[in-house]
Amino acid sequence: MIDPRYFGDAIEELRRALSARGAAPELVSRLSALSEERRKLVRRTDEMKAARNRVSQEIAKLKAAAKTDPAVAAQAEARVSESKAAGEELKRAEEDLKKVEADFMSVSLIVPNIPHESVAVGTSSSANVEVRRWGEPAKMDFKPKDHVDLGASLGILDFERAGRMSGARFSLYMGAGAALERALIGFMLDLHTREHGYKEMIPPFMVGRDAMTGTGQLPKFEEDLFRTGTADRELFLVPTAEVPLTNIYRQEIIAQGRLPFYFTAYTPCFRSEAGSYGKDTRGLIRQHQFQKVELVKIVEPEKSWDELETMTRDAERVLQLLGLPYRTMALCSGDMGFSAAKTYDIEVWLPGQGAYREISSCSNCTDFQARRMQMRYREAPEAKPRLVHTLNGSGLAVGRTFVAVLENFQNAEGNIRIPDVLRKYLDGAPGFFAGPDGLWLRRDG
RNA sequence: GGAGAGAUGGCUGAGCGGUUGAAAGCACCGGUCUUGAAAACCGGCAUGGGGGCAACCCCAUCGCGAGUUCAAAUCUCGCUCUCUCCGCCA
Repeated sequence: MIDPRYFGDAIEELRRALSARGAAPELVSRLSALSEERRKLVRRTDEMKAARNRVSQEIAKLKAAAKTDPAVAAQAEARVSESKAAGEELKRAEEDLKKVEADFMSVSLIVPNIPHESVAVGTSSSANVEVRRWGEPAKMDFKPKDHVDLGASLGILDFERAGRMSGARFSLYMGAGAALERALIGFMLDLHTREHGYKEMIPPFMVGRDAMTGTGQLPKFEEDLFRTGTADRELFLVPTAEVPLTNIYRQEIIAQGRLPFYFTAYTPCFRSEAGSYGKDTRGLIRQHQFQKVELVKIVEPEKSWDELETMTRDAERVLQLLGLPYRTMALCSGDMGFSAAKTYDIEVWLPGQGAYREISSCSNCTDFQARRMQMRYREAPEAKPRLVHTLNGSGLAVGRTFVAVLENFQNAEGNIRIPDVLRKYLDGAPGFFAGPDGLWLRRDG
């Protein structure tokens, strides 16, 4: 949710900012009208309630007096019927207010966050801005294979059998493939917890509607989620650990001195990928279930822009240590997610596609999610609560990192040179072979 | 799944349907005292919304949602969660 203060003098600024990201402009007018109407109705019902409360007090006094003076009893009865009549009108006004508040809320929840002033205006990824680049794609004197072919020849990926039990966009990692995926997870978690200061969490993989609404997946993007649960209990599979990690302190007032919070978690992620038919149908790139190590920060508002920079660097560090070439893009207004005020995408080089592909997305959501979940903090022991800022980033998408390792470190024979930083996770594991030039994943494994 | 108990402010814990936003204690903040600290004493200490230049005033909130009533923390119903015992289970 955006700050309702924008509905006053800043309404034109709001309209401009939201149109830059393709939000319907009439939403703003609608919201400001509902806000005004709500204010009027609140005033009216509050006045009526104040009057009712006053009369109730009088009745209490009259009834007490009637014990010694029976003549007052009639007076009390008169006030009761008076108040009863006023109650009908109040009831109607309260119903009107309730309806307006519900409308206001439902519109508020589908308005996206306001882009930061540094975000380029644009409608598609072509307007994204490259901010830096690291590493050189390796020169290969053979035609690089993509990870699907490599995975098949190495015997570590099976899409057909996964499809037989679960349908399209599912995968089965086997043997050394499963071990490599797990090694990547361990490496990422160790790096973020030991060197970057994040606290490791294992959150629920299913969450309720409120949590999903808090981070912004609901109500607008329900079709992207897997809904599950039992007959009397609705649950959604998490599309990213951002949801449970960001929701940890929802509806709390965080005590002074406890911020910032840095959280990391490995979770599977589940996405319906509705509307992506025909896109990335081959391989691991776009799956209904994939593995990810997520980074979440909960910070003071003044610090969130610096925190976005360091979080993005934390994610980039994974690629640097693995030796994978990448570039970092600042997304334009039209390419950002719903809750983000600013987003950096990190794109890794994939020789199999001859292209840079997204492997991490790091966003500052400012107070947008915090307002939805009423997550606040105190600057000082007696200070008024303030909304926190929330950030999230992939650190990294594990499946896509797996793809990058296979494709970037393949040789002409289709064997994979394992990055040295993964050795301690894989030395001695079945299917891996140590040579004088390092550890290899070989096809006879 | 069966049987029972409970949910009140940061915590503990009172609360005959009528100034109870809520006693008391702890914690916390400010002050007095002290060389300093502790102790003692004094004062303060919820959140959201609406109004006002302001002092301040009003409304709502005692797990959540309905209901009864002139009036609900207090009565009724539904839901959620927690705890104890039994069963099942990684």
